[in-house]
Amino acid sequence: MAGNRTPTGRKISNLLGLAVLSYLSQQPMHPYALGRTLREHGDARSIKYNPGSLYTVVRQLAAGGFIAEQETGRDGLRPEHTVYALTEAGRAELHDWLRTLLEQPQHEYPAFVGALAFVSALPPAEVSALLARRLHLLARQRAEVREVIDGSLAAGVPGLFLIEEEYRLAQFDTEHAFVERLIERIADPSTDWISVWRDHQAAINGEK
Amino acid sequence: MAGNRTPTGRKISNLLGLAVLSYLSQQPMHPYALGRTLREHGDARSIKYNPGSLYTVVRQLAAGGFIAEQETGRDGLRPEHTVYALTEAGRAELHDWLRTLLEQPQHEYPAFVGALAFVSALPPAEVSALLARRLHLLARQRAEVREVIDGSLAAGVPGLFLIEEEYRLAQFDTEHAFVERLIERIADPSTDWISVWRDHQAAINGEK
DNA sequence: GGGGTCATGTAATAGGTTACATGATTCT
DNA sequence: AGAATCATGTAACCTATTACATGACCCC
Repeated sequence: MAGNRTPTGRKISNLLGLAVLSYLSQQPMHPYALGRTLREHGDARSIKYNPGSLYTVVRQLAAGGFIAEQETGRDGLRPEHTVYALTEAGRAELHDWLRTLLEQPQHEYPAFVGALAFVSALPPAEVSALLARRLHLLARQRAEVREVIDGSLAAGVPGLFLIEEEYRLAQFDTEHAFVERLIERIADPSTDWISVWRDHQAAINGEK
Repeated sequence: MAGNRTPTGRKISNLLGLAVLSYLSQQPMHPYALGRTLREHGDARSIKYNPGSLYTVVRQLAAGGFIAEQETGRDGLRPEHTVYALTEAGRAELHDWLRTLLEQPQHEYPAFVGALAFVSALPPAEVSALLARRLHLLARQRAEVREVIDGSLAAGVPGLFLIEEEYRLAQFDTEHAFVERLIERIADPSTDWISVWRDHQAAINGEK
């Protein structure tokens, strides 16, 4: 009962920990190598990577008994490093964590949603212009993801390891279509938006 | 030059600050009232609300000169409270912040994306089962959002203030379709997934 | 007139990010 | 042989979350 769970919700919350458990399930490694793998393997596009956080997470995982110090090694005259290995508890945790993440949608708070909630603080014409510019940037990012996928496939990476990128692609498309439609609706006089918007702007700027 | 920007990137980063600036652009308020508004107005579905964080953010905004202590009031014999008002700098910050958020897509890290990146750590049959269950949960959440929208419209809230919820709806639909398709692809023998998956599982569990 | 919930906020703690440090290789 | 970059990690700081505190109001 003295906990393999952090006070906050479920166990360790930083998803970097999931990556660490997964890599260690294949072979023992030291933290720096974990970070390199994360970058080279492209998983840093899916999980926020930050060297300092990695060491924090490794310490947390070790404290929880999910990974264990295996040996202290050294390559050439490079600094010494501590190699960690997955424990049985760690393997169980990896599986349990993944199960939860795959099964249960999490309520999250993307920045764009927060911005949309307060969009009426800006005048409609300006919002339309900003959104139009967003469309371009979205298209560019989408193209980058596309390139990552195609490049990886060409380099022989199996599609199984590119599912996240395809998911991102789908999301980009949806957002693009939504924003396009939103721009239209802002201009559409058959919605009541324009008048509501004007009133709201008056409430903000008018009285003073 | 001594900063209206936090060390970390751009200004204040917690989106709760955006909500505070927006509310204060309509009228001065004290922190507790800000929190109540956030909940009642439903914006807590778009921006993560936590009472402790609210006070932190208010302090940050005050330190940045974006809001200013206006008076200290009291309702009945309830505890005293400090009323804050938006400053001119605060109004500018609100607009600038919103512009950035609307124009520039942010790279974010949803939990599901992280999970997808490591999905091959579980056996395919289990993944399919988990994803099937996810479909149900997604449908339920989608229905809840739908109800929020319909209920609000029926209560007279203009559509302009429900854009975030519609965006969420679109995202739910995309994710649902993607997961459905993903389940099919896992079962589809014409992809190379099954064999790749088996090899990967062997690499994880086999040698030991 | 006592028990719950609301109003208002503070303090302690844990988590995450930035900045820095040091020596080894590699490149030109 | 000097500059740049890689390898490896530590430490300080900032942010955010949880937990707690205190007194009103309200209800029966």
